[in-house]
Amino acid sequence: MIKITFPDGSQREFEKGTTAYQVAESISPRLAADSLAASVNGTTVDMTRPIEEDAAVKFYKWDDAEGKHAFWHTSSHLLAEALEALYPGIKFGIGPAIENGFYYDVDSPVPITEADLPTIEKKMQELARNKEQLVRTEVSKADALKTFTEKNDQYKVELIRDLEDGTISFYTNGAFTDLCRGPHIPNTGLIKAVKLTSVAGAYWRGNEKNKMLTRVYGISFPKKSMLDEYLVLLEEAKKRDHRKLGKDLELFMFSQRVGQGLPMWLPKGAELRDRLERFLRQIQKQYGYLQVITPHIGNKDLYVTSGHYAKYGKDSFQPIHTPYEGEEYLLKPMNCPHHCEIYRSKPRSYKDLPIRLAEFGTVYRYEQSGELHGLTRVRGFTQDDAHLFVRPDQLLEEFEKVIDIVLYIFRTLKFDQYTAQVSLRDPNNKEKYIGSDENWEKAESAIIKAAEDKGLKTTVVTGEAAFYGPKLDFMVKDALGRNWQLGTIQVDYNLPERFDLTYKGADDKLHRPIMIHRAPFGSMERFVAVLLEHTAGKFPLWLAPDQAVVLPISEKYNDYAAEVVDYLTKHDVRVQIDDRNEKIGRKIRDNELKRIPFLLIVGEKEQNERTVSLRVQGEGDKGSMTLDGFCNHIRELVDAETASQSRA
RNA sequence: GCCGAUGUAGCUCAGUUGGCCAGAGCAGCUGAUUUGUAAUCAGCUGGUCGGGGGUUCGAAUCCCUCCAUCGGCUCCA
Repeated sequence: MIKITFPDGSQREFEKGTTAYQVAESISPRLAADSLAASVNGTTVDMTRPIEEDAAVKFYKWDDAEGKHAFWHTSSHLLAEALEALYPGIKFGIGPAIENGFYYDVDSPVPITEADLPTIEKKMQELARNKEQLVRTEVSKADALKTFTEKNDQYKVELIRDLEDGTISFYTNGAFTDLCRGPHIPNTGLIKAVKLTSVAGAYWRGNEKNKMLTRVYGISFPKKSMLDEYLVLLEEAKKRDHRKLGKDLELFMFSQRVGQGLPMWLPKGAELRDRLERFLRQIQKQYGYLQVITPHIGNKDLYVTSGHYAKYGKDSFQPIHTPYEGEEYLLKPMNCPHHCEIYRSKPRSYKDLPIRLAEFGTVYRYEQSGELHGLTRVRGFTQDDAHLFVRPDQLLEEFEKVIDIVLYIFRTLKFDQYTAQVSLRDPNNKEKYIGSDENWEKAESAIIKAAEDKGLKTTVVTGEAAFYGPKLDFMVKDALGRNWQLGTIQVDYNLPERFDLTYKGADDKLHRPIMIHRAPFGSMERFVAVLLEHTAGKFPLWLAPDQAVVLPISEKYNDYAAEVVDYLTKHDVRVQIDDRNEKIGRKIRDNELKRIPFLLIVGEKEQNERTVSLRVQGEGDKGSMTLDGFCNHIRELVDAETASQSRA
């Protein structure tokens, strides 16, 4: 007999070799049916694996990440089975579960295109209906190699060569056998809905020197209705795509003639961006930041000094062809070296520190053409950058203050769900990083403590630090539950060293300041993109390029409408007029679609009473209001939206 | 950069197998209408069919090449 311990601490005895499925069944058939995988002593295994010793057991269902993972992993095997049936001679790379579904990399004798996906889907559904068991067999390395050499599947052979003998297992579903560690769900019949979403090229083992395989992406669910919900979500995401909204709302554009990856901000977008910049500038002023402005180009020597040139190579910089007497100039890919020079411009005392230099600095980076994407990956963008030069004893406090600014921004813009990632160096690989152990330890503990003090939900990842120092990155969840990486705060010991930055201490000796790089938005472009997708273009009132539009019922009331516009403009309301010769229904429709928060309808009644009839975007008619009443209303709403400013 | 797909009017899209001056809706312009809470009616304007080259009596349609966009891969200071 073996003793099984459950998550609630209770224990029961079972016969040795009992499977997790049987254990679940003994509790309730429902639990057994819903469980997709199990945790046995901390290892995730198949429900059908016999348990051979005393164990702590936990069951994973669809709602657990591990459950989904097993489900999608099995789905990828089902996909492979279907592909092998449809494309004889096809060779398989890897087929894992991913965050949202699964994929399989294949080397197919005939090309697979999007048009083939429905056929493959159908085949998968057909196979799933057979409720094929996922059968695990453990094999020796020699046998494994033999199997796949005979099958002529060179990718699997390559994978097996790297594996240790005694750890190798196969899984078989139907006619398909795959090299796989597992775990899997008990049978393919649980997969009730499958959708293959796309095909794409992917290098074998992620190395661009290798052959490019075809990657088939898909997602699957235990219920048909869940797939439908997912498809609705995809539709919604498509509607919120910032590239589409940016065009529809006339916020920004690209021009082939200007160049790819070089966004241009249209009047309404520029206004929005300007409002965001003013908002940040204001809070930074409260926190003692000093605004600076530096040029868009820099002498090559600047980047040689900073070390960026050596590290990233000349191909990563965008040169400009100005032969200023043989000197070489480069478009700036970051603002830090310029700011270091500003720091150096005069001797600094320990009493001067911290010095916080801020700039909305436009930088240019050579991004590969295939990598460009809307406003989120571009070749020219503006960072909401700042560099803090601090004494070691100020590091923690300054770091915490930067976190305050980031959280203040999230609060004001209603990013209610966010997490932070602490990136530390890999302690086994210290030579990859520069700076003394002492400094690293100080900086890492400062970041961890600051995050703790601020009550952040953090994950700690070792080995992800920049070579010059540890960092803290913020991820926000948008209204559709998608994660976006925004702000970043980084500690840097490298640049102060390279630029020989110093300050005179109380001891009359020269000391080295520490630098903090930070950009709460990340970049204006990326932030606006995320904000667009988060809000679906319905910006908060304080940010909306147009807050209201006046709609005269007919041309007879255009004069009164113009008066209203005049009055509201004088009272700081951003308001437009729609005096087209159209019926009121048409004007309402068009302006609703432009996502203008307030529609002010004026006709005979309003003109006589000196009022407006208020209609709220997405909500409908709210009745009439005096002009002052509306001004107060809008002011109250804006105050409420920005109330967190006073709390910051 | 690599694999695959796409590129027709300001926008969204038709135009299957090469064949009469390349179409529609919306937008724009002109006129009529003077409108009360999500599309009034009529007329008109607008296109080197992404660029270049080729095949052909004839190319938006077939071929080559370049560019851009989209989905991925790789990369991301």
